[in-house]
Order: sequence, then structure tokens, then C-alpha cells
Amino acid sequence: MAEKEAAKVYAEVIIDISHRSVDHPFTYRIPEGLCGIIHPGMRVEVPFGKGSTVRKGYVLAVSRTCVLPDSRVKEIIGLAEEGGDREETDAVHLALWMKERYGSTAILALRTVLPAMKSARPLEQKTVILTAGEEQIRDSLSLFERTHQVARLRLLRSLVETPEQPYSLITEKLHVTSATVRAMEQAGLLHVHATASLRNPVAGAGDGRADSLVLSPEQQAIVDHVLQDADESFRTGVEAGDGVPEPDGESTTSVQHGWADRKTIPDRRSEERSAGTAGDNPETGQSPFVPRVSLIHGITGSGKTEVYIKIIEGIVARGRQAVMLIPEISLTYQTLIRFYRHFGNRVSVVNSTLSAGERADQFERARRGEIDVIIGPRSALFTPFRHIGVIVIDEEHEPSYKNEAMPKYHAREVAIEIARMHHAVVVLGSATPSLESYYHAERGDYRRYILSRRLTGGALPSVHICDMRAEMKAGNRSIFSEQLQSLLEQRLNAGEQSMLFLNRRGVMGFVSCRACGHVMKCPHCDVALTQHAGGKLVCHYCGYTQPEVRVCPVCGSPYIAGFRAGTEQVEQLVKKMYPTARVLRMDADTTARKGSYEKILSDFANEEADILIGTQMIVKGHDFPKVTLVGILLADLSLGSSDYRAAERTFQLLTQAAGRAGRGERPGEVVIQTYEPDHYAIRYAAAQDYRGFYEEEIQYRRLMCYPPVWHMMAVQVQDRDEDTALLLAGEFRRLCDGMEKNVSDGSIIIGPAAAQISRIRDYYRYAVYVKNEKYDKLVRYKDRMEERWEELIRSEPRFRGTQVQFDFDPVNPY
DNA sequence: AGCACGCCGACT
DNA sequence: GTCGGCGTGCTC
Repeated sequence: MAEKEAAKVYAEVIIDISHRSVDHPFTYRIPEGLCGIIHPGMRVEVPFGKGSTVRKGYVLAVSRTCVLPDSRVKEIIGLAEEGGDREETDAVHLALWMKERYGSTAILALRTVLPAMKSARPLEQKTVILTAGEEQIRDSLSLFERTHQVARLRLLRSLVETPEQPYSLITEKLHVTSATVRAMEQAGLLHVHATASLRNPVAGAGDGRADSLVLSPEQQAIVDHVLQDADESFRTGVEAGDGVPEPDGESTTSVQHGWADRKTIPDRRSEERSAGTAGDNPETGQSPFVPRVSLIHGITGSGKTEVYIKIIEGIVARGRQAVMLIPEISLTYQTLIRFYRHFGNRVSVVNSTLSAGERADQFERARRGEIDVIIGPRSALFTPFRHIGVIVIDEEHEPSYKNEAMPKYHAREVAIEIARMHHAVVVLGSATPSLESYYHAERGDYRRYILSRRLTGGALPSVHICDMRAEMKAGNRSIFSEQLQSLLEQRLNAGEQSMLFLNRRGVMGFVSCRACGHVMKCPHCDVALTQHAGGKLVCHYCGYTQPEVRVCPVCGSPYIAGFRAGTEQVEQLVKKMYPTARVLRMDADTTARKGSYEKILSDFANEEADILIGTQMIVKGHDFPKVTLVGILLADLSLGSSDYRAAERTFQLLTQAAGRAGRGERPGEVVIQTYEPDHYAIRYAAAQDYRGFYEEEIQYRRLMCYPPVWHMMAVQVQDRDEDTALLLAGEFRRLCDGMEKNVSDGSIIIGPAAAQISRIRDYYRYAVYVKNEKYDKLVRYKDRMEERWEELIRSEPRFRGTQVQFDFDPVNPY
């Protein structure tokens, strides 16, 4: 053993335990028999902790050296069952890629990517049940009281109130350790019950009756091109085969061979797959394959969904699977039923209302090869298909494609990475493409297709801009312009439908004193409280609630009141102005109940109301042929913010809202009310000129070095103590300055600046921004900051509770 | 997550 | 003094 020192190989392993304190890699020795077989991404069994209990772990890396004294390093027991499964290995690689690119802990990235790990024990939902009789409870209570066994007393008292409680609640919220629970189970006071249930996945799927779609020549051309791209990509995958040279010398090669050997395990999947994907090198993530990305720029109603269906049909016919991403809430019944008609029970849907377990079951079906198509929000990307052929992202500009929790990934980028791994193609679709995608299309990185005609007939609506400043001057103090009022009346008289759209941002009714100007704020967050129905004041960020105030807490004046301009107020006003009109309102309040969202929309579609009032949610992808008027009240409320994407967002919102009008036979009209009628986002939206908007916006982005022209990394620092947060942010700033000085890579460093909301839940928030043309450069800055942070935690205990997050090309301002 | 360790109040 | 439970920290 001693003379073979150099041959020793170590593995960095992440233990499959979801706990912050084990959230880092552990080094294990690879036993001689497994040398060259253990390979990053594989699942292994390792001895862990005192007593060396056997645990599962994921191999992150394999190396020859080890910084720890050899005596402290244990040895890997062996491969876990299915440890070398292709899906699993792919997933771990994807997780590592995400960790590197977005700055996250390995465990969080793994949990995002591996559904099995996220619901670590979905089959063992542990519940604690009180089993003791009344007498036993009384005795025990008094015993624990006398003997000061506070944990047991706490638990027993809690169980008396609620005899059945989730195990996790007891250990996490009630602070009773597992040892105590076990001891009490021994004493016969309670019982720990592990429920094992396997739910049935979506039942009642369609009958698979393929309704024959007839595509327009425009549509057909896109389908043909994309499928041609797909065929070429699939072929490249096969040709790349095993013959691609490994850039990392002999050790990697031997690993590759060992990996190929695993094919001998009777597993249909790995055999099928290894031929196709051995070309991408899991070691380095480098591959000659660059996936084809197609951007379909198609106005609302131009038939993008039919194109998606046909593409997916073609992909499935080629024996591959498809992932169809949709924004968080916009999966309409109409869209779904079309997919069911085509793919029957070979299509599955994941959405946010499914429980973790149900989601895991869906993924299990995919793993078994029971489905070909999955439809869902960004997390559907991680469906463990063997052979993905296409990833479609509908409404690709939607901000919900960005994950706002760690790792802060963007579904578009991850989709392209997955496509790279599988030799698949990516299809993006939008009526108002993100600047990112359009920019790539302009540069020739993506193919661009345009669908310019409305298939449902119906001309484009005519759009009017109403200058609310002029209205004000003319003496109109109402929130409706003269024009909107008269058009609304016309529609009511003609029996046609209207929609009134209110931008959510900024309309929240905050409460201020008209005498001294005092604004009611949350005591834990740096935000104004908002008044809800019934008068209560609620903080939108932490949930803090306080009763209505009748006098100003600062000056004592009774003239304190909410600025009420929400949907509710619009509804009241409309009802007052047009008492006979039937009005529906859709916002967070009215859709709180499950299913009410669909109910409101179907009521409106069935013409059970004349006017629909609502926020963002009413403009997303719903088709109401009878709507001939759309009113946008206060279009510019999102422009004032310091967010560099504000103009883009406003343009998208206005364009989409306008797209709701005139989808039937009658031409539609749109009224945009604004205080900034000259703003280019509003002008171009009114003219329905995407190109014009893009040209102007990209100039601004270029000038300011913002994405997509440059890349930007936001480093977010939070601490309960303001000085600590600022200190660490300042430390990061100095580190970045130093790095820039060394390499002169042209980075722009900004901050530390207080976050836009400088305090949330009593955490003070600061940010440092780094901008560079090259994404990779920013990743280097991130890596250095992570290292520095680790050092600081060790030397300065005050930074222990500080939270640091990285956000690349942020979508929402911090 | 589990297990060992040190700390603390209650008893032979 | 020891016993036993509670909270904290560490696990390659």
C-alpha cells in the first residue's frame, strides 16, 4: 500500500443529507477495485459520521491528491444501486454546471436537479401520534414537570393539543431532538408512524385521438426547419460516439472506459444512451456540440401552439422525448386539452399545485419511459428523460423562468445546457421576445422565425394613448380618461366585452397621513404597509399585520387614509358609473380559493360579465373573442423604478394587454392611459413595433453595459446587523477592485449599495455589482468572493450568520 | 440526519 | 459526588 502512494485516488463526495452543516464535499478514498470506475456524477455508498453509518452520496470530482491526513479519510463502500444510471449522472453534471455558473452550494443545486433528493424520503412521511391514555398523560405531565424535562414536557403538551403531528414540525419548530422523540416512543407515550403511499399520477388523460392540424405555410416551414435541425443534431450525437478524444489525459480515459463497462449491467437505458452521448465529456463539460436554438417571434394568435405540437410530434416520432415549458400560472385548459388530444396519456403535466410526492411520481413515470412529453414550469426541465429531443419554452420572455431561489438559474440557459448534453434542439416562442433572445438572434446565435399573421382572423387593434396629465388639466380627476369612458359606454351599449388592466406594481394602497405625510411602514422591512379589504395593514414581504390606524401615530391627525387605487377600487368605481354592467374582478384576493381562477376566466369567456378587471394575470395567454376593448389604467407605473428592465417589462405588458383586444371578428381598440406618453416603451407598444423598441432599448443597454450586451452579477449580502452586512459587502468590493487591478479585464464594479428594499424581516441588505462583457470573467469574481467569504467566516465569527447570494443577469431588482 | 461531547440541575 | 437529559458541534 505504502509504495503505491501515487496511485491513490480520492473522491469528493456530497452526502445525501439535507442539512446546512453537511453542505460541503467530503473526501473519500476510492478502493482499488473501483479505481477507474468511480466517476463524477455517480451515486456511491459511504461510511459517514461516528459509527460510520452507511449513507448515499454523489461524487463531485475525482483527484489524486488529498489535503487531509490519510488517517482521517474513509473509504467508499461501493456504487449505490443505480449509481451509474445515465439520468442520474446527467443530473449531477447539470447540478455541478449550475453550481459553477450561478453560484450556489452543491447540495442546493443537486436538490434542484434531482427530484428524488428534493423529496428525500417521499415514501416515508413520518408522523408522530400520541398513543398514551389520559391517565398516562396526566402522570407523565406531572413527572416531566417535577423532573424539569422541558423538551418532553413541551412535546407532550403540544401533542395533547394536536395528537397527530408531522415529525419535521416537531424537530424543527418545536425544537425537540430525535433522541427525545425516540425515548418517548420507548416509554410508550407516542408512536412514530411512517406512511408509505404512492399516488396515482394524472388520471383521466385524453383519449389520444389525434386531431389533424392543418398548418399555414408559414407554420409548416418552421416545423420543417426545426425538425431538420433536430435530425442533424441527433446525427451528430451518434457520430460523436466514443471516438471523441478526451482532453484530460489518461486518468479520464480510464474513467471513461470504466463507465462504458457499466453498459454490461442489464439496463436498456444506459445502452441506448451511451452511444449517443458519450461524446460530451462529463469531466469538463466541454463538447463540440452546440445546440440549435430557434426563436419564434409570433404575435398573439398567430398559432405558435400548433407549431409546438407539430414539432413535438415529429420529435416523438423519432423516438425522443420533449419538454414543454410554460410560465408559472398560464397553463390554460384549452392549451392542455390540445396536447392531450395529440399525445393522450403519453403526456404529463407538472404544476405548482402538485405535491412534492405527486411530482416525484410524474418523474418516475418519465424515468420508466411511460411518457414522451412533459408540460410544466421551469422545474419540468429536470424531468429524467433518457433522450430529450426538444425543449420548447413558450412565452420565453416571462420572468418566471428565472429561479429566484438558489441556484438562481434561468430556464432558457439551463435548457440550452441540457440540449447540449442530449444533442437536442431548443425552441423559444414569444410575441415579445426577451432582449436576450432577440439579441442572440440578431447576432446569428439563434435562428429566428416570424409568424406575423393572426390565424383567427381579426385585424390588429387600433391603439390610443391618453395623456393623463392633459386629462388632469382639463379637470378630469377620475382614473378613467374621457376616451376610455366613452369607449366603455359604447361597448356596454353594443353588448360587447371589455377588459380593464391595472398594473400591479405601484397600485398597492399604502397608507399615509395627509397632514404630516407620514407613511405607515413595516417595523421589520423597509417597505410601506398595504391596506387590505377590511382595513388591516399587511406587509407584503414578511406578512406582518396590524389593525387599521385611525389617527396618525406621528402627528395625531385623523386625516390618515389609504391610497386606494387597486382593482377593488376600480371595480367599485365602475359599478357606480355603470350600475347595470356585470363586472368581474380578478386579483390575488379573488383567486385565493383554489379553482376560482379558472372559474372567473370561464365565466368571462361565457359572457357572463361585460367587464373584467384585473392585474397581470388577465393578460396572459387567454383568448376572449368577444373582447373588443382593452383599457390599460396607468401604464407607466413600472417605468419609474430603478430596474434596468423596466422599459422592457412595460413594453411586454402593454403589447400583451393590447393583444387581448379584437381576437374575434370585430376589430378591437386599446386605450393606454399614462403620465409619460412620450416614453419610448409606451410609444412603441402603441405602434406595436417590436423592432423599433428593440433598437432603442438595446442602445440603452449597450451604453450602460447592461445585459444582454454585457453580463452583470449582483452579489447580495444580508445580515441582522447592518454594520456586518455593509462590512462584508465592502470587503467584496475591495476584493473585486484588487482583482480588476491585477487583470485589467475591463470590469465595472459598483457598490456596495443598499438594496432597493434595504431591510426585510429585520435583515439588512446590501449589494455589490460587477459587470463584464464575458460571463466567464464574472464567474471568476464569484469564485474568489466565495473563497474570501469562507476565510472570513473562519477568522471572524461575526460573519457566521451573514447570507451571501449571487445573481447573474438578474431579472428582478434586489 | 445521527451521534458524542460538555454542561447543568436532581438524586442515591 | 454521579446520573441523566439537554443543547451544541462535528462528521471526510
